[in-house]
Amino acid sequence: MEKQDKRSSILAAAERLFSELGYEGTSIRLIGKEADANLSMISYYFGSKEGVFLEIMSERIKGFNAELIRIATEPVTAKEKMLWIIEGYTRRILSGIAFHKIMHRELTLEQRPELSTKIKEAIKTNLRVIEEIIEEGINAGEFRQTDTRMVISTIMGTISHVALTPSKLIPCSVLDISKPEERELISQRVIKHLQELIIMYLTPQQ
Amino acid sequence: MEKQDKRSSILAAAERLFSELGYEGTSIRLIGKEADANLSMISYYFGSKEGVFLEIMSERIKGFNAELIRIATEPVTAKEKMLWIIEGYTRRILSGIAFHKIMHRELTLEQRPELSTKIKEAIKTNLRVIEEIIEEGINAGEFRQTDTRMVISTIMGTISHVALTPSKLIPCSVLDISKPEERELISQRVIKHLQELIIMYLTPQQ
DNA sequence: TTCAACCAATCAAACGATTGATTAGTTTTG
DNA sequence: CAAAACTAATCAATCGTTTGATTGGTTGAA
Repeated sequence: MEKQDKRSSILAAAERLFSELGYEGTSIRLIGKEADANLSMISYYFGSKEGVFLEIMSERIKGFNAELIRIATEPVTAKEKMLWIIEGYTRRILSGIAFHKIMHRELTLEQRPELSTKIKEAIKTNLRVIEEIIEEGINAGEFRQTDTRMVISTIMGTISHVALTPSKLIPCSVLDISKPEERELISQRVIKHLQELIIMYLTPQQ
Repeated sequence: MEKQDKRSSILAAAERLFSELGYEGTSIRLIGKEADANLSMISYYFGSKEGVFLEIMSERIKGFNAELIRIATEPVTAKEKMLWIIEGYTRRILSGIAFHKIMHRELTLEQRPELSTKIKEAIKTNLRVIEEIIEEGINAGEFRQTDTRMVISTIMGTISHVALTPSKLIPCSVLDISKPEERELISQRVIKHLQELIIMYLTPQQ
């Protein structure tokens, strides 16, 4: 048995339960049960219930900004950057829906300040990066003059909406977002729609 | 003092607390305290904590579909119907953000089946209505052939994103969505952006 | 080599606090 | 007076956390 087996199984179980039941809805007893670990292991490894929560978030938040900044500094047109960002953002969120659910809930509730502050700063950075790309495109005459913040809200809102809304309801009549192979189809559909929509909106006619 | 003063103050306090703290995060003691009512008044009027929750939702869900159907049956073009829907939906959600937060959380959590089923059916009806309007526009040659579901996801997602995301982060650099007069400015901004975006996307060039 | 010391990992049990709910009784009102 | 509105006290259950003991393995000195 490899080292820290319990530690990682606690993290795995907690991430699943937090996304399914919410923070308050998930008890450390249930986490321990699902992870097949004694409940005191949670305090042992992570200090507290909130410690588990923080750990899950911190692990994931990191690479998020890195990818965006990589795209932003690439030597291509603003249009190509936007296409790239839409694809990257969609894939990232749709491949980790459980995590996105948790993050979104934490962001709208704002109950654990240490955590929501961390998330907000990460998002703020991302926002600035996309904003600069769009304004770069506007200044280069590549894009029309538009409401930049609202364009970003549309991109993020659309992806988030598909990710968070029960699949039976919204995205595709038959497809189920929880199945990996069908999720790929949904990803492609969201990416195609958003790329068309945003480019058509940002690019001047003719 | 009017009749059922406690009853309505319980409802008001509960709606606020549920939206701020979530369902599990809100205790019936806190509801009673904020409503200046004994905690047993909650069981007295609503049977249980979940009863309060159900009552809050049922009160609001009703008029939602009615407005949509009224718009759908109006004798105007599909384009005008879409403009109308965007304005109506935006105003409705942004003027009741607390309620929208609760509904959204309940929809993504899906823990109280009686409630989430009710919400899902209401949304499903709304979806069908909008879908039919868009397809009506497509068949009339008024709109391009597009991914209808994704267009709807963009409309709902954008509005929801502005409503749910902490105002310091997303919509407008200075404006705060919690202040009524500034909320009107945000509403107008969202409506203008979405109407331009959707019509430009749906309407064939030239 | 052997035995004591030490280690992180794990466990059952229990802590006090808080949860949603109920009771039995009191006040208010028509 | 009787029904409705309201209250204080209390219920069992569950919450997050802490405790003290036990395990198996590694280390260090005799």
